[in-house]
Amino acid sequence: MNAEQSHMQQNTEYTPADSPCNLFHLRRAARAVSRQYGAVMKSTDAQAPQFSVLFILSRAGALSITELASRMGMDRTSMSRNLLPMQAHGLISVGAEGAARARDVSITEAGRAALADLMPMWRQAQSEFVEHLGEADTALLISLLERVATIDARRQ
Amino acid sequence: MNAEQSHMQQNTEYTPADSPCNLFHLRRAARAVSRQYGAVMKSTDAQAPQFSVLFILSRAGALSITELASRMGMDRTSMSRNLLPMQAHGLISVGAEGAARARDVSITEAGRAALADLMPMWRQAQSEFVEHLGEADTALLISLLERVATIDARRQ
DNA sequence: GCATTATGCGTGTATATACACGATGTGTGT
DNA sequence: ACACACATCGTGTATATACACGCATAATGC
Repeated sequence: MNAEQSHMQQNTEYTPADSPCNLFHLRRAARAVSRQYGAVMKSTDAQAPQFSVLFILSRAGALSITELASRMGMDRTSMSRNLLPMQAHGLISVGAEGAARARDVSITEAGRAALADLMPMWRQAQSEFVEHLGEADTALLISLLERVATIDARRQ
Repeated sequence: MNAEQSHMQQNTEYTPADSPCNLFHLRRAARAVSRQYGAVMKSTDAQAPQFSVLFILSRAGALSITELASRMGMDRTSMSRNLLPMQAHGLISVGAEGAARARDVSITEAGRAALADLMPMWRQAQSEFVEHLGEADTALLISLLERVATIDARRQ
């Protein structure tokens, strides 16, 4: 089950990191694309989840923290923590506990403005991605990732 | 470019999060699979990157921090930080600066033992993943992710 | 009415990730 | 020898992510 580990390797001429681990490939790709989007959308403080939160809230209106976390396939407590800097920056408002101890999260005017500023950069990042992978393969990848995301349907 | 946001939504009966953002899908899937692998491999403290580091070091021998980060498609400073808990737990040893200020990272005996303990759990997690997505689609996904990871080839 | 269950949240703790900036060591050209 | 480029690393700061645990409120059963 091996054959080439014995005598030497030295040539650091691009190791394609042939890891057999599916998680490794997922996380590595997520890191790479996070850097790519971050480089394009670097005007604001944060990038990845904050954009999605603003985007979702701008369309859905007020949501509870749990519902927001569920829509993003994220642990509830992670979402809670992610909302803190956004709240500090005035992008969202987290109401006091309302019915059933639920705290409604909603986008502020500043949040809408920030989202409007981010949109062109986001489109640029999206374009770069599609140029890199191709339209058909991008669609294929997304459909696979949607199925992958349901592997954790039990939790959350 | 919209049609269904006006009057109400209420039914929280599983929103498939039809985000148009490629990064969103990548990160969401990575989160879900991270949780899945983490649930299976929860015996040790950390999961995702530590396993990969141990796996790579066990096959490649000693590597510099920069080389290790490059093989994992990760920022060098992130790798530095990730190595700290592993070093504290005795899984790896980070030698003092050698030639050209490079610090050699190598796996310890305890690290090899931890890796050996992790392997069966990792195989279990891999099996669950392949069962969920299917063998053909798993291979297809991985090949796509390998191409995606090169979007950031300039940096690192 | 009261115990039980279900739902929604926060905190403590730990790891993961990256950028900006600076420090140090190594070689190379003149 | 010296200046300058280059490679390697660490730190400060900020965000992202999850699990274990506990608390409070709402709904339900008797």
